[in-house]
Amino acid sequence: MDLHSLHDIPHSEERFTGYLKEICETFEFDDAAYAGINPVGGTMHAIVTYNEDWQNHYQENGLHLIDPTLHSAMRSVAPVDWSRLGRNANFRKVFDTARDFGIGEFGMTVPIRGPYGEFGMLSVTRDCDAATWKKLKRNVIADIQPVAAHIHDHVMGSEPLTKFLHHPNLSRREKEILQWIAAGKSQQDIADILCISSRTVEVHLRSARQKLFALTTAQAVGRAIGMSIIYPS
Amino acid sequence: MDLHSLHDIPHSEERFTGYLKEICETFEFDDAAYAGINPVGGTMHAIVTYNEDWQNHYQENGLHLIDPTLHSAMRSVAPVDWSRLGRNANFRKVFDTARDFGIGEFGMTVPIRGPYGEFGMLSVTRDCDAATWKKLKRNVIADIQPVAAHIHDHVMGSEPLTKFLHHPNLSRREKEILQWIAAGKSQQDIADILCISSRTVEVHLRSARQKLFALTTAQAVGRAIGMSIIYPS
DNA sequence: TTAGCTATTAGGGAAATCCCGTAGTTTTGG
DNA sequence: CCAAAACTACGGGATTTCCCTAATAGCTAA
Repeated sequence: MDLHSLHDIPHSEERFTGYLKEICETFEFDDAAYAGINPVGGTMHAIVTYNEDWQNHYQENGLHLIDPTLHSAMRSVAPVDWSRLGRNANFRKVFDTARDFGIGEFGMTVPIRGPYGEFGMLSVTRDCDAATWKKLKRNVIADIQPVAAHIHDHVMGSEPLTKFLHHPNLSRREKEILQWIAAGKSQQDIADILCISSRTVEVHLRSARQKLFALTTAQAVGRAIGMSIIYPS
Repeated sequence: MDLHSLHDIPHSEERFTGYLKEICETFEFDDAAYAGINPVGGTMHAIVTYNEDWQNHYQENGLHLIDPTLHSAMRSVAPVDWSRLGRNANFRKVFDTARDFGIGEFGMTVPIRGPYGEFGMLSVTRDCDAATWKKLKRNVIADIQPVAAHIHDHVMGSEPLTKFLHHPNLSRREKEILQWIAAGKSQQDIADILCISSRTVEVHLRSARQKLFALTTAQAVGRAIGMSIIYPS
């Protein structure tokens, strides 16, 4: 996820806000926010319980570009506990202002990665002292990832395109050759490697493009990677 | 992850087996297995505590191709509880044989997805009755994902290439143009869209290829998608 | 002010890709 | 056994990509 994309994210989707509010009540958080992107459908989602003023401020000032909670989550497999982030200039810039809006600096952000490249982040926060946060964190740690996964599934599952996700039936040869293309080999290279004619390579690529509904081979590579049929290399 | 790839996975890496054994002791599992793939480095990993006979049987019979625990985990964000899988022909095929090797049909598989497209699965199993499994599952559910993430990080972090993972500094124009390439547009198309010369498009693509260390534009597309710089489209 | 980076543009031509169509052989699944 | 899919291969030629080389202008940070 490119953080620039977050600027274009649509306004909080109210139909899911209830879920986040329920989480806040259940786990005693003040606020929660979910941001998600589905590369296959090219869609983005946001759900936020924060008040309008903070939302506007955050967006207008492009705080997502420097927010260390987001940056860390993007590079992490596990949930990111804000209290473990360095209190550097960016952190201060975000959270000193947040305080004016009643938002504290204790929270956590849970990255969620799905099988088709979907990516989401669930952030939850509570304005409290360190000891309370430590206790709250321990109480919710068991549930936060399943909860995040649940929200993510719900949001992604609300997209028609995801439901339509049809796994194309590439032959083994087609996959193999497309993988070599992704590795930077030319058709002639691949022909030499596989001891076949370059015209045969061309035929397989054409077939693969058709099955992937791709106009070009580069597009086919991209789609196949997006569907985990082949891998970057 | 293409399940065919698992056939080529190297033998269990003994230097990490201790971790899995520790997990088995701590959480009272009989066996554990981790399989991971790092697309950027093109590497695969396996760590297994199962006995040699089952390992050989599993591999020789290509059971990974039909193992529903693997298939489900690949399509899931959350951990997959085996007891919730349908007892269909494939399940029976795997687990009726497993029983002969002392492996029960209660377990779970945790998918782990990293920020650079790394993917892993941690499977743990216990030969017991349903009630015991239900209790054990409840006991470990809080810790299983962090543990899986920990193992995954360790295995992936053991690769020199991962440490070298340098996020290339593509300019905005380079990203934009590469995204259009991934959308199937030709250089001339892109020039028309952006109201620039196709020779300019060509220059940006060359620069992008260089920054991504790619031999071809298709390879550059693949790598950029793998790094989430651009998206399939 | 200077250096580095980005964005823009072009010439000439070789190499590669792709289009469109065709066809034989082998393998696979019902 | 049979039909469909996969694998193999080709002709002819249009189109696109990419190589190599070169240059200017604007912006930003030191």
